[in-house]
Amino acid sequence: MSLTLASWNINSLRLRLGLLPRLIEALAPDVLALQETKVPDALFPRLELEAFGFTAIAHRGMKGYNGVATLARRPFVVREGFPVFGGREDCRHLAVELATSIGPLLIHNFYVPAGGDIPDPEANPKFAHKLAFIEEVRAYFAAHPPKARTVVMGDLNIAPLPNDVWSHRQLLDVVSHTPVETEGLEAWRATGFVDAVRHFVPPEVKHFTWWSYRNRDWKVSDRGRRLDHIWVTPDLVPLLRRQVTLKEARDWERGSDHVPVAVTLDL
DNA sequence: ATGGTGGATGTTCCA
Repeated sequence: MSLTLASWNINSLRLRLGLLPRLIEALAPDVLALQETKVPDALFPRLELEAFGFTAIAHRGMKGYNGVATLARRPFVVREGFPVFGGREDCRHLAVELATSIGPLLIHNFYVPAGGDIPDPEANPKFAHKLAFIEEVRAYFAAHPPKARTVVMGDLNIAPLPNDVWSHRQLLDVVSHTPVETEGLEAWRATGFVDAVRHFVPPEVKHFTWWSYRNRDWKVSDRGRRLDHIWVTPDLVPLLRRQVTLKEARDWERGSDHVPVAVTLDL
């Protein structure tokens, strides 16, 4: 028996509903965490997602921006009571608890603020908000260390390792790869998580999940970054069977600029 | 140094 967890920044759920069957065919996710759904809760396309086989659905959305949704083929309960990270309820976090053969699995779905263009919190409030968000999440997990059977996944909007970007040197002062961000993300992860994708892909190997729309030919220039992550608590590491980063999705017609990432656990 | 594209929105903001 296995459990596949997938994460995708879908960049508008309603616009890309028609791509989900391709994701499902390729990855067969038992749990799918979506970010940038860009749909208010009242307009959430629940029936369409149920038709794709997701019987458990939770979402936190707003008009035009942000938004997260977690879908599963088996029942879960939404876990409430977490802080509003970043001091603003702009629909960037959702936690659910899924019953599995090894016990309840707590699954966090995060959409970390992108942070704007200027990597200076004094000059750029969006960057300051991103840093504050990361620090608040780190402090929360430091004060409430993740117990066993916990997963963090989502668009964390930071590429932590040198080979998580196309050019470490050239991106050191580009938002998503500045030292203050990569150190902040590492401090969050170090509260009790293992990078499940890098468990399979050695750090010497370049590995990306996002390629900007602003390139004529994303595949030729290959100026990617690894912004999307799946982390697990150490007790789950022996159960990790594989990871799939669905690079082909970047070529889907009218696709997202992010591609889905998945890991499979042997349960 | 600059601008490049895409989505939601509404005559611009965000990524």
